[in-house]
Amino acid sequence: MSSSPEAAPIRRIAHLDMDAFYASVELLRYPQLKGLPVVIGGGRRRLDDALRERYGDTPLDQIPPEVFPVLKDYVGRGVITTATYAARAFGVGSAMGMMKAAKLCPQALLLPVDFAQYKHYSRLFKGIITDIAPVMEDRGVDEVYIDFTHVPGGQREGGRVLARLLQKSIHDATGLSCSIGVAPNKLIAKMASEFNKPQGISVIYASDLQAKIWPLACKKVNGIGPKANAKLESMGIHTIGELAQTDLQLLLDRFGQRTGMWMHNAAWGRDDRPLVTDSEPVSMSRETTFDRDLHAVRDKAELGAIFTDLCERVADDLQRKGYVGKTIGIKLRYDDFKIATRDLTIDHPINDAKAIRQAAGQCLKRVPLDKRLRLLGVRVGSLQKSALRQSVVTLNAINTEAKSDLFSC
DNA sequence: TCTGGGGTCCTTTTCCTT
DNA sequence: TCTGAAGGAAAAGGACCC
Repeated sequence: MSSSPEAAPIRRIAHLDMDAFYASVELLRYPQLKGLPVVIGGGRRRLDDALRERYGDTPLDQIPPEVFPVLKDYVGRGVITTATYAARAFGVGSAMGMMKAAKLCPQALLLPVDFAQYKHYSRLFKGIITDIAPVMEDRGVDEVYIDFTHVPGGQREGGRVLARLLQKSIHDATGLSCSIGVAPNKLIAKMASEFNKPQGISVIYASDLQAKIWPLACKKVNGIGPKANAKLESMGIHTIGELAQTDLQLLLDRFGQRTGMWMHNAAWGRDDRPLVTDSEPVSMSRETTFDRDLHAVRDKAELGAIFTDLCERVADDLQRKGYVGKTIGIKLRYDDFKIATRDLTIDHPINDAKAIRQAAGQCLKRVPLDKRLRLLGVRVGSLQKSALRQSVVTLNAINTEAKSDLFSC
């Protein structure tokens, strides 16, 4: 046996977050908009098509900014998905209603969301990461966790060297920038990646907890949202440090066994969750907010058409991705923003639009329809991979003889 | 002219069975 | 037969995230 074994590598987990991802991807396509206030959101029509109609074969990057649609001309109920830093300077930000944003910055250019494009760049940068560091957890279109622990060079300077390599490789290949936090676990890495945005790298060690994490607001913890934060504040707990010093029993009493214990551990920087490198979807859904609130009786035909369309779109998603599910559910949002959901578990998993429509129709019968509706959604859960045989199971699977529902014409 | 869409996970309630 | 306890599954709601 060797008398001087190598020190065991310490766990180093990185969180990588693309900087203003959607906006940056749009600026690759329309570089002439750089530095201008731009918001992304709403709109169902491809902007390229609209611009081509007017400008024919002119390359997209040469179309003058003044012909792009602007926020003050927007009509509808959408929200801002994201905004460039120039637009944020006017107070415009994600999840803000378009109308409010238009008041703050009427001249902001408005680009529709183009998911296909973002997914393309998402695959691109993730491929670059896994070529270098193969253990990666996908956390959505613009975010990943990466295990640096056993990657060559992953321990150097606590992970900073590898983080720099990833940043440079991604930028060279895509022109996009990202921020990376490296820490002993996912919880701290996630917080660290926000420290120096954009293009930041933050390396945190367990010994940095009190100096760098405890001064932060509780809501910086991934998992403490507006509700939990408000409750903590009402208890006089504002920072993660204060949370750490709070009597555990008090947290258990106020938040329940599980959440209380989780909060306590989070405040002490404890998180041993492994990276999840492959996962299956649990549910798929489609929902839509109407241009105007609809009434179950007066607007029955319109609602029926929307309902059918949602079922067809979910069915299409399931079939394309190869899944069937046996819990069929609906979601309604009333004009007062109250939400109601109903679901129904059937004997055999399905992915057929008609069968989904029928099961969802049964759910619809159990929900009050006296108020006007703002949103309607259809969900299929308890998913499993579809075998060919399962995918053709249709109406027979549903244990009901009902042939119509409230939205049927 | 406030407040999208697509998810996951957790807690509580309800219903059914033993 | 009635009552209650206990436990599991399904349903409903809610919080949170990107």
